[in-house]
Amino acid sequence: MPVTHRNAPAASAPPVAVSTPTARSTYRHGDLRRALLDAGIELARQGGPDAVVLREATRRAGVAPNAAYRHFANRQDLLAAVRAAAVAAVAQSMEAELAHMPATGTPTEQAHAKVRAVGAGYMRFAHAETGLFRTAFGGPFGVAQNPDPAMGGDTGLNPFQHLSAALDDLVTAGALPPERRPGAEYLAWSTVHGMALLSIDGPLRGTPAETMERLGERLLDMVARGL
Amino acid sequence: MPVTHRNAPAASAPPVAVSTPTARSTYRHGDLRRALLDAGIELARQGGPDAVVLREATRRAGVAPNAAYRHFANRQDLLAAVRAAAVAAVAQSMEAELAHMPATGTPTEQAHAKVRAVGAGYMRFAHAETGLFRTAFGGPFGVAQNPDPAMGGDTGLNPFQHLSAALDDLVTAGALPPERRPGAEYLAWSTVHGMALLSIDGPLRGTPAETMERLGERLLDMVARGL
DNA sequence: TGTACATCAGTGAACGCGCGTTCACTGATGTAC
DNA sequence: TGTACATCAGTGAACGCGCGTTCACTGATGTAC
Repeated sequence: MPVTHRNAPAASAPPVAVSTPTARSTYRHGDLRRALLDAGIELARQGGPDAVVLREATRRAGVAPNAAYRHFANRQDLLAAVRAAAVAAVAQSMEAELAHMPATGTPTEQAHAKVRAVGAGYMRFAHAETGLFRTAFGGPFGVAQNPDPAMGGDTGLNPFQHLSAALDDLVTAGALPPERRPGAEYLAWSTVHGMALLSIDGPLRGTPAETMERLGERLLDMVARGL
Repeated sequence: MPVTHRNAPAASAPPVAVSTPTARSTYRHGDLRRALLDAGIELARQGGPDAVVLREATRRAGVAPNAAYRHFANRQDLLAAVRAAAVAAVAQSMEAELAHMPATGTPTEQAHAKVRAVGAGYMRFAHAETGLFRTAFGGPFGVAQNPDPAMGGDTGLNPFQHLSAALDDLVTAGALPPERRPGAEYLAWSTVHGMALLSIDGPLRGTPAETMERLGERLLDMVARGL
């Protein structure tokens, strides 16, 4: 996502009487692309992907509706950028869990802890940031084969890559037979993805965070045992 | 879903020259509610819940847009009826699997087979009837506490009740410790729900049915082992 | 058996809504000379 | 250092779209007498 930051000086006072009704002091916006993207992310946070509406984003940026077309080809293009940001946020949530992992224990314990951290990061994010999660993974989405850096967290890995790495560790530690490794991502992901969605849209909606926490623990126990 | 079937005779020819442009021969429709519901189900089948559009349903029924308001309070009301039908269809898919279960084996084997049949019915339906599945379980949905008969299959049980019954059998057969029974629905459901959605919306989209079949088997193995 | 009448299912026209998108434009900015 | 100019980010107005929904209506149907 190469954004050309312009950083126009906001100090320059307009030479003539201000006739525009916007709060902006400069004619140019400065970084409208960023502003539209931020507005889009906020809309997604509150209402999911369908709430990412071009006109509303421009309204929030204090700009005419068609100004968006200088920075995004169309609504889909804006939504794609918002989605990339949401996926990156999921990756960051995983990384936050990984950072709190105890550094002690056998390699097997470490590997299991890593898988659990990845799963917990996924589910916690879904429960805490419903709208963004639905934007990232609630509708049609794929897995970037050529990893899109925009979807990575601070480590540059996207959520799928974090999961893959954790499962690889499980094999290395001898806790998962290599012949069962292929496709294991989809088994683990299914499990955690299902609970995430059930806690958003389904019968688990409105379940308090601590109850979800315990249920998530049990789910991850089940995966560890069953893989 | 108490529908008053009217079954108006279609034979009666109009006494005066036909002035209406519709293909209908009678002024009254006969069973417009059913026709709108069927149209809604077809729309859902093809495009999911968002495709259930009042005006389109009336168009397909050959009727003025506002005629729908004689039978449904509003769009939401129609959608709710379509959703109930979709949930019932999921239940029927489970029942089809249950019907093909081998009747041999120990009680434990039987109980495991039952859980697997329920899960397989869920996932097969999701893969085969994407639009209907998304209508039933792809958006906000709850579990009817007072079971809504409209959501049941031929046995009257809804999908959740089928799952619960299967897990109860597991306990009875001694294959699941009673203390782990509470909440087990949500663990099992999450797993299967996640794979269903991944195969519709996610990275598993477009995966051929037989590959999904094998992946589903592995998933159900994992659940059986992990529960 | 025939007739008057109440019911109410469907009609026809219209509404306001907010959306995405296109058009021709304007005027601030940075650059070449 | 000053000036002319090309660039292109944002403006203002407008479009067509299809939607859900409301209004006053009409006329086929079944029923009471």
